[in-house]
Amino acid sequence: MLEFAILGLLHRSPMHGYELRKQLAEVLGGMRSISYGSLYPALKRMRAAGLISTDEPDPHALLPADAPPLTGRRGKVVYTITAEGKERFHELVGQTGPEAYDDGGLFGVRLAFFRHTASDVRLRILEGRRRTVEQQREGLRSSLARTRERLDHYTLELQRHGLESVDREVRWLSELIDTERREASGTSGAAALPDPPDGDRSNPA
Amino acid sequence: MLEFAILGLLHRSPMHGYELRKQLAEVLGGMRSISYGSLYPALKRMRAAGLISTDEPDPHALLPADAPPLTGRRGKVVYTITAEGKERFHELVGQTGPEAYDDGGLFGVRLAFFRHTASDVRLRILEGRRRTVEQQREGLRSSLARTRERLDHYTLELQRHGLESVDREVRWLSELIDTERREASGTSGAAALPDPPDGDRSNPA
DNA sequence: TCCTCGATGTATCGGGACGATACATTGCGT
DNA sequence: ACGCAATGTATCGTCCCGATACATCGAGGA
Repeated sequence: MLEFAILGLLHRSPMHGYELRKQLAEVLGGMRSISYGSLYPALKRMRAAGLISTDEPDPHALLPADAPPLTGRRGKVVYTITAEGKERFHELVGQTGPEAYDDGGLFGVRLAFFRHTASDVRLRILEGRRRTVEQQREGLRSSLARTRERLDHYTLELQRHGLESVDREVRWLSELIDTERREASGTSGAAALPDPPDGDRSNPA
Repeated sequence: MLEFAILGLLHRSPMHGYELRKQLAEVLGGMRSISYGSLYPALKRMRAAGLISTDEPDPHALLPADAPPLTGRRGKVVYTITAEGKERFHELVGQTGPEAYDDGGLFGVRLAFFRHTASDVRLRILEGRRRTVEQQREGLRSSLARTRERLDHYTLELQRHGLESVDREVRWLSELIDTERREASGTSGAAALPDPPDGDRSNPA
């Protein structure tokens, strides 16, 4: 998830880790932040994988037994996406399997970078997400119906509030889907007919 | 957080790990589950700390070099809260510091076991939570106002939906607070006057 | 009768994410 | 001139999650 987000942000322009974190927090809706304890290890992994590169060749290399007053000497590091990273990003952007929408966190990131995503892929992801959330809603509904009278006031309120939130999310997704369908039929018309006979519902891995 | 939840559930009756997980998922609102990868290590920690006990003395002890056909021989384990565990639970229940409401997960658990919590403590936690979520909302609002025209359709929708969710949570909390205040003034009247001059807003650790 | 399937049940492993923390530099107000 | 807030890089310990393996048992159909 972090990998996707970082690639998406660096796709626009190179950045410091610090700036990356701020933009990340903003793009993620502000409520879900990201800590340095996740960010820097992720950057390290991605650098090792060749997806991004740094201007500073290596912050911790080549200092045999130099001047002791050189205690920290921390240099600023600018991260840049590589050609391989861009390739990886566009590969990830094309994914439409359950992993793209089952996890709410990843789904949020996908949504934040939807302008890099083809319209038919967008539609598949939105519909997948709606299916997932609808299933959550049904589980919640039946659970609530089963245990309604055994619950005290606060537990009941918690369940009720949760159910309402999920319900609102389904409606929100439905609006997004409607808009997407309208836009798609207006522009290309091939990828998204208003109502194809059924569609397969399979996930192309 | 898990510790609190486990103590709260075992407070009612002893249980298997499996049952514990189911009840946990139900009490947490259904949408946030809990995995065995967290549950069993937590149980192990709490057992080591003397907060809970098992009927099986030790699943992995005393088998010198017995019969080889005894390959797995996994026994069922029932977990029971100890006197020390109950003590710890009631100590945790009394906590009103920021840790009780800053993290949404812990707050949810606290709410689920509110019937073990005194009315004035409930009120402090609910108000603390509302303050936290209100701050989130303000951050979100200003962020949205600052970046509104730079955002594409989907990013904008994401922010809007997030803001609405937070807004609904604030209103929900306000209703809970109102109800709690009404109830409190009807029963004891000492812990929660309808509107004290200001209250201190400090957190008693 | 046997056999599979789903529920019940215990447990570990690797990978990550988080909060706290430390350290270093820059710029701005006063 | 000084200090304080923002910028900036990085690690550590702790915890949690998804996946996985293993094991038992009841009910239902071949």
